[in-house]
Amino acid sequence: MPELPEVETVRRTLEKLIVGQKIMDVRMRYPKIVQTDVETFQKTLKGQVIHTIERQGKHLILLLDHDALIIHLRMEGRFFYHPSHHPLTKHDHLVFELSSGYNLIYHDTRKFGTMHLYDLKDYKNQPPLVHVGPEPKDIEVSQFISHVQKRKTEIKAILLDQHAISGLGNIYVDETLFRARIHPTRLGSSLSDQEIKTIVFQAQDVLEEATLQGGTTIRTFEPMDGVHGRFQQELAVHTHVGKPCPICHTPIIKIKVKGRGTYVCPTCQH
DNA sequence: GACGCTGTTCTATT
DNA sequence: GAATAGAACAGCGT
Repeated sequence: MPELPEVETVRRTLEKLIVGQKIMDVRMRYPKIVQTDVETFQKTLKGQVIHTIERQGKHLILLLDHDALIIHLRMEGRFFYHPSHHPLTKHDHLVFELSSGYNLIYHDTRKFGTMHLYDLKDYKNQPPLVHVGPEPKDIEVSQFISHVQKRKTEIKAILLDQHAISGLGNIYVDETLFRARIHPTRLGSSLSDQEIKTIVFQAQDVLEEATLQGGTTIRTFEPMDGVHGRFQQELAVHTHVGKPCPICHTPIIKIKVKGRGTYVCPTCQH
């Protein structure tokens, strides 16, 4: 659910709240979120100051004195920022006690989120970041064209794969392909240079617009406590089954592509 | 109560 | 290697 625009919204919110603060302690109620040795994680974080918050694709990166904390929210991960006496709830899994007296709480209903901790010197060369490709705005288009044309799998699957292009998830792939008028089941090898260029351009556009709107709030996701995305008002096809296509008014249909719910206009997309 | 579906990524298998 | 299926997990609707 959190794709690039949602993660960027979280990044901006966190930046205002926690940059400059020291991590006094870390409490782990569900340690499996942490992919690094649990004791090392706790010891290493304690006492470090949070200097900068970056983002790469859908990953958040907290840059500390000596280390980088890489966070992936997966589907339902989110942060709360509460005074230390605020009671914890069922799915509050990690608590970062900060120097302001507030706690940064990692909350994740489905426990799919991950955190990795690496030395500042080499976090970019380690999983999970080592395999994350450039975002649509930074992509080398000619390289991307040859990558796509080599692959005999659906374009939707290629766009969801974070290796060659990063930041897109189920929502924004559907919106990108609708704007590009390309059917999600088209094989990479069947697409022309121009069609792939259009896809990249539309992806840049849709991500930029969505980021400006604070992301998309559907199902249970909200970027942070009390912060709601507004982009769901702009969705053309995603979740719009049965509603008229904004271009031709044909009802939007829902199909399955590689097991993923996929929304298309059967008239506009070829 | 059982089952399918939800979205993202990693791992194992072909 | 490329493509695919399955697993990690909780909750909601049927």
